[in-house]
Amino acid sequence: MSRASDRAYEAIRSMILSGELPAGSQLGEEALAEKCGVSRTPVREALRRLESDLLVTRTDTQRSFVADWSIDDVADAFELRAMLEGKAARRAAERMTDDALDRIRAANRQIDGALSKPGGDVAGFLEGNREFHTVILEVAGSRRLAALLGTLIEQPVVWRTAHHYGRDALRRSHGEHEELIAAFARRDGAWAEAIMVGHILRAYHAYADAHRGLTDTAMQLEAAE
Amino acid sequence: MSRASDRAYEAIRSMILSGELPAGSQLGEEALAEKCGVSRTPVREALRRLESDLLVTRTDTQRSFVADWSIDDVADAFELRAMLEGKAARRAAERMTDDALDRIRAANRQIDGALSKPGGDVAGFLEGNREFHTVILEVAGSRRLAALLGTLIEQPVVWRTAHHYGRDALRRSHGEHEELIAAFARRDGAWAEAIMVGHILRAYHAYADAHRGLTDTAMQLEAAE
DNA sequence: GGCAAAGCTATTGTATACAAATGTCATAGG
DNA sequence: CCTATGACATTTGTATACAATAGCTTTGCC
Repeated sequence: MSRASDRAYEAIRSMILSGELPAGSQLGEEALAEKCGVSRTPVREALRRLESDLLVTRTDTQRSFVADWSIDDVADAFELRAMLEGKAARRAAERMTDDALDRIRAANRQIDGALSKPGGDVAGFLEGNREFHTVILEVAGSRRLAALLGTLIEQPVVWRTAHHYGRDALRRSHGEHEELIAAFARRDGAWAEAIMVGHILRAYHAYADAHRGLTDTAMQLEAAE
Repeated sequence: MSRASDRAYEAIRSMILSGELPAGSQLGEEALAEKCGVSRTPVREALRRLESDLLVTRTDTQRSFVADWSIDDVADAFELRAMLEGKAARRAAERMTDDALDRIRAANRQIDGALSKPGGDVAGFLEGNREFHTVILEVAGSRRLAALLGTLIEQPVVWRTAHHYGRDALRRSHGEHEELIAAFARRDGAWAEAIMVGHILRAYHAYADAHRGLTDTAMQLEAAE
């Protein structure tokens, strides 16, 4: 992670996710290189990675821009993610070990702990959540499935979803995890898949509702001018 | 395609697919650069692309090797491909236009033509086959689905499958395409998905059978020494 | 005034040099 | 004989210079 190309990747990525670089902005290699304090070479590498993450698009003439995520794109991403994570959950249930089950339980305990804190520890929730899904993917034992999901899980929308969640929605998420654990403990692949698909799609609708709200607000603001 | 990095990508890729660079070979950037007649810079870029194609793996110390495809990896890839292409077929059926349907029919006519030639025009078959699946992916209208499948369809095993196919297997493939067309014409997503999944999985078993045959032969040769 | 072509600017692509990191081998010590 | 350590070779990472190309502006012609 201390390599210059990794730092450039993280820096550019966080600039996109934070909105500092809004959708549609052109990403000049030289400008980014200066911002990140590295030369163009690692920046180029970072841009290619971001492109394969679909956070960056390139025109036919090789110019890079921050990708524009329409609501349809988001729906598309969640739909695929539901399918792939559902598949991963099924495989994981069929191959579950006692050891991995313990790690999954520990991850969900961490989530519970984060939710019980006074302020509501969103970072702790996200970390536990990531561990939870990571272990499942590991147990599923498909390098390719992991690779495909890797391009879907860390996208801007997914990242922001937890911040749209209210506390009760996070609680419900924790409850669904408990159900998943029950399915894993019984090695019931079909059950695990069903719960996981529902889990992801509920997250999608939470995002879509919040997004609709934001859009409406923006429209009201425009109308008020 | 005339850019040096594209030439390097194609060159290295074909060296891997042809077996000139066997699985496990180390891929030194300098050596590849000389072979391809370009500098290390475009070779590095090509290697990253091949890595995301899973044709190349990198150790924790950043050294590149030709990826080793075990039979389990192959099964894994086909299983995922069946799921994703099945999904694509379902979406395509639900959104099918008359225009696209004509293109799909034309592609299958080309396949038919290739099969009717005396020698058995494998290249023509592959081209028609690619067009067939490409149009479906296009009509499915999911950039992300297309991106995910892109990393699965051009892999060594898939590429070689058609060469393992006998003439009758290719005929059967053509027949399944006809069934798919029928499902598309009726906009029946569930039917299209079912046929597509079967289509891909049959291709897998054709490959696996041929592979088993090859392995047995190799084992016999070893035993004969 | 509109359009086209030419030249200028901005941006990306490639090569090369050097720095950093990794792997290898030989040698010395236990 | 095995292991550890050091020097040396190999390989990858980064910076920079230069080349090629796309985009823009200006100017001249119709």
